Amino acid sequence: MPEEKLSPEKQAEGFSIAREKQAVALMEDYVELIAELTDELGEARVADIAERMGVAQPTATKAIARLKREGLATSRPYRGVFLTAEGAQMAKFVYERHRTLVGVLMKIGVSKEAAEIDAEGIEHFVSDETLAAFKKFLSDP
Amino acid sequence: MPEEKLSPEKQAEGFSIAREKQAVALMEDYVELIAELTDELGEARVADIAERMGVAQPTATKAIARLKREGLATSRPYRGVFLTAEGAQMAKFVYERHRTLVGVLMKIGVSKEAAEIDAEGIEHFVSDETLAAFKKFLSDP
DNA sequence: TTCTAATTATAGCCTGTGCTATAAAATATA
DNA sequence: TATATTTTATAGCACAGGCTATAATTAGAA
Repeated sequence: MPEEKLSPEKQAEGFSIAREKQAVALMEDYVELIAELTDELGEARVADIAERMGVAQPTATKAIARLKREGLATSRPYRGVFLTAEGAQMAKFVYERHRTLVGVLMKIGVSKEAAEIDAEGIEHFVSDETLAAFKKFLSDP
Repeated sequence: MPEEKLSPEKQAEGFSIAREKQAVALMEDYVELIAELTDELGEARVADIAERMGVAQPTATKAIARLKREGLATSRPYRGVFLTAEGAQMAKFVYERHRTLVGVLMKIGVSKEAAEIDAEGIEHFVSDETLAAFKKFLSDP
């Protein structure tokens, strides 16, 4: 079964897009996690962020510095981390996309646990078009 | 609709797994591309690899050096690049996973073009369990 | 209040993946 | 064969994201 190939340009574009998305993926994860912790515990502390991300504390601190640089979060030294309006909006979007993706995977027959883990990696590469198709697929009988 | 959360440990594990997979993702892309070029053109040249990956030529050279270090490819200076048995096996697996994923996306209603582009980013994060579910979903009426 | 424990920040390192500029080798052409 | 062109390699830089070790600050206990 011969597959039609994409043009070299389209192919390179695909790789480029994937690389760009990789760059924002971590920021999305942190933002979502900060929203989650704020929700659960009332505040997002660096130590908790590091623990849930599975990284060392300085790694989390550095990531938070980047979030601040990019206007997604604020914080004062030795105090908790807070999302800006922009960060909160991103968190909401990311959360919903995550739930949608997990829903799709489970509907296809993937276990909840595997769906959650896979979604963590996959979600950042889902385009608007694909996300729309996922939502439609989920709402179908 | 309250969602059951994963434990902090499971959550951290998910992120860790995603990070690990990210590390092999690029290697998979290069290996698959080398197989593709060998198939189409009879050999895989650095210049073509760089063009199709959408990166500068030294970037491709460096990636190839890493493939060699990891036993996935071989090459002699100023000559083409060849996959080892291990590399060829990886290429086959990656190619089939890619086709499966594109098939699933299209079956769900995503256009071929978007499916190809999204798959480029998504495919590296599909676990064995999810891949099996995808195959089953594809073979269903 | 003072001292100890927990938390956060900082310094400095490594690796990976990009890049540009330039050198070296192979190929093609005069 | 000699020279020009193309291709590949190398050098060196930047940035992101890991890490450990250590300093600084805050919070809790004596």
